[in-house]
Amino acid sequence: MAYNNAAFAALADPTRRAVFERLADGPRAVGDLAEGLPVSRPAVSQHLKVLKDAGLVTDRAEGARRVYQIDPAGLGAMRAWLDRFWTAALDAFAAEIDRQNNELQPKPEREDPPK
Amino acid sequence: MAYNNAAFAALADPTRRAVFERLADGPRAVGDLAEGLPVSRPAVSQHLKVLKDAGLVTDRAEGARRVYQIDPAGLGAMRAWLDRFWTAALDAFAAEIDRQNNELQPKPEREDPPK
DNA sequence: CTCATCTGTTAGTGAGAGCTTACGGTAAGT
DNA sequence: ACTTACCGTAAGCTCTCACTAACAGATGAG
Repeated sequence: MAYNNAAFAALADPTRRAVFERLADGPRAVGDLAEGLPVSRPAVSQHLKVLKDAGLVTDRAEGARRVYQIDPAGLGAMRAWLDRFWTAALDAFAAEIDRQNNELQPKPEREDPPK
Repeated sequence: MAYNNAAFAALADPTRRAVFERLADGPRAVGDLAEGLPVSRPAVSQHLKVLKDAGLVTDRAEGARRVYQIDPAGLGAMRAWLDRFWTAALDAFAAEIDRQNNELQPKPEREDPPK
């Protein structure tokens, strides 16, 4: 349950979001990712470590280079959490609308007379 | 596009996540939320401000108290972004699998590597 | 009007995150 | 074996963020 924290924290940083979005097009190496980003290559490497610890990407050695790739499992877990939360929030929202409607309808109850 | 940044950054903090999850059950006041959380009431108030600026919650004055409530729109926008990103990542993932198969088995047209 | 309750805001502090530079290690090419 | 290319990690610095304490505003009850 708490592993979502790492995923959200990982995607919170704009630079890390940029790295992650670049990986959406396909697997890429570290230097390739750093090229075009306003940060140095070691910074990208650190960001990739965070993304990897969060379960959002996987890395594989391809010769001297190291290719990173999005892990659909981690992204799927995040999506599942958001979906579950989404339905709960919608239910609570609908219930609140009903509650307000019942409250606005003047019943034989004396608690909150409208000004 | 960049407003997602605020949403992700807002949900990155564990305390803010706790506040947000408590609001999933229904609208609540500030003091009610602070009760049971390991932080002071002003801290909760600040977190609610961040969540409000991120478009994740809405506030309404109810007498002297201030009731906060989850904004389905903000949560929906976040979900939409994640869904769009989800499909793109899946497509790239499948394409990568195909590419690897073709690379490992260049000569035969069979896409059935028994390995 | 006065007092109590509830809340938002500000100032200040301490911890943590992100960046760069420098270094060490591994793989391919000459 | 030497050189080049690519990458991860450690040290150091800066700066943002989350928290508490104290203050200011608004509402309801008496």
